[in-house]
Amino acid sequence: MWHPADVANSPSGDSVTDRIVRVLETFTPTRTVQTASEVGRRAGLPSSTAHRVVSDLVSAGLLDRDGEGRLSVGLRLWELATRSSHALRVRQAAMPAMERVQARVREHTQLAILEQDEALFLERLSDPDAGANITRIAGRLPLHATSSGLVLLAFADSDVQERVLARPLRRLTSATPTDPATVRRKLAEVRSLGHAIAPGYIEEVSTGVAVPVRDRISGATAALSVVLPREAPTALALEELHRAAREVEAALAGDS
Amino acid sequence: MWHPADVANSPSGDSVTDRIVRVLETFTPTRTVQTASEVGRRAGLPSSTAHRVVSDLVSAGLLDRDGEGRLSVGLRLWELATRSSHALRVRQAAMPAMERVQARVREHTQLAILEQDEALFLERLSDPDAGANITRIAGRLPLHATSSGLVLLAFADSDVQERVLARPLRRLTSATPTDPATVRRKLAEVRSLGHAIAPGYIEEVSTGVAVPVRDRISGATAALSVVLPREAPTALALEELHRAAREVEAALAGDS
DNA sequence: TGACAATTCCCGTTGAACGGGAAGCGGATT
DNA sequence: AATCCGCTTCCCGTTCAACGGGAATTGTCA
Repeated sequence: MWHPADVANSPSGDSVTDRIVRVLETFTPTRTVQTASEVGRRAGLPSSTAHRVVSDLVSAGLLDRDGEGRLSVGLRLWELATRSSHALRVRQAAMPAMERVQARVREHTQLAILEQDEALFLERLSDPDAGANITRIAGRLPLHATSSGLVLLAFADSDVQERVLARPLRRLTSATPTDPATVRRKLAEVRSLGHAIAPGYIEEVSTGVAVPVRDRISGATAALSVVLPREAPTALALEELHRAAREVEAALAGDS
Repeated sequence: MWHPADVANSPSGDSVTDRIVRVLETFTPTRTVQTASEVGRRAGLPSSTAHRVVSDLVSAGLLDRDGEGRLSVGLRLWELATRSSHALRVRQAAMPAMERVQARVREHTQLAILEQDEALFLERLSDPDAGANITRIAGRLPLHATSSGLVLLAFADSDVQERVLARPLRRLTSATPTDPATVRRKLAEVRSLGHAIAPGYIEEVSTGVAVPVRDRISGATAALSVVLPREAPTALALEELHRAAREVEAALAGDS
């Protein structure tokens, strides 16, 4: 039998594999291109080692090197990950429903899942005329500060809830709830209403509304959300989201 | 002692990095979940080695192990790749335009780039009511047999064109052009018209239409395409695609 | 119960990875 | 043109992590 509890958390373990991940992690959304020396410096590797490792990764296709010798994460990596990752089936199943929501509520429509006690955003459709939005695809946000996160947390296992509430709750705006008791009340409300509304929790000027995509058990496999201007009415978005969630549930039940 | 006869297939170039890629490659869209032994067999690794490597990859987050010990490609890999890959900026820039096309032409709207002499599809929006379509996100198709591919090839460097045309051209349907001369004529036509139409090249029942997203130089950074039923009129789709392509070009020129 | 496959553990061997150092290569500054 | 500086490549002796055979363990199916 497999116990998920014993996920070995080795703090200083460095194998070749770990180093590869560390190198890949030096590439961030804002810094997608750099030199091998830069990578080495950031990953804490001696120069000659960094160059060797980087050149290995390039020849394996995990990094790309452009004409000027600049590095970026390789497309092959994206291919491998996108072809096969389990969670992306959810994304596939949700896309048509998200497009419909986005066509009716021309703001930001998002799909998130619970990943390591954070909300991980799998997809986002944005109207060009809608306001800015810090959510990024493949980006993460804290559970207590987003409508998606609240939905995911409300229907998550109680040990996840306890773990999240035990940690300090980061304040992103003046409206972000940072008191565990407040969040607990909010979660109960989400469970009874079936959706979450987060006015100004991440950005003062916007309100997030989210609904769960439920599975057969008690949990939520994902959260669908819309980000609106702070004072906009939420009724239409909620209606569309609920319908979309049911569509996604049906689509997920459809395939094995 | 070492008996080479025992080892069925031992690829020569093997560093740790190469092996990791080989292991990841054993996961395909149709086979996203398997056991460590299965992976080892497919990657040509001894059982004990396979188990160790797999367990390393799991603890690094590149593979995920579910409750039953089944393996799949890890979400962390997707995160790393999606946050940073250079080519995905194109996808980001193209999404709003693709959504608009999809809203008007309710079929399949796709985005592809030229990657290692094949068309690599970065994104696909599909209407639930539209027919099936073999194109998959992160999937590849031959350049000569798809409208996207023809567009990409028509505006590619001539050495790419020669390389592709020198190889045998795979026949996917009875309509697929497999004669280099025919394809050459087709490419010239694409260049003069500014778009490609591929009736029944990949599937008998459908027609692909594609336009290039041009860059400052002579090439095409990407191709936008729509897949329609074989006999459907293509005028609307082409009009929308051309408009969308101009939008994407503007968006790409907008950011650095 | 026995056969088979997946997995885990052990352990001696070895060669691949390591990283210091030096040298080559531009580009910028003086 | 001389010098500095940072990125990169090559060389090479050292070492330890990866390797993989083998045996033991567990789970599964017939």
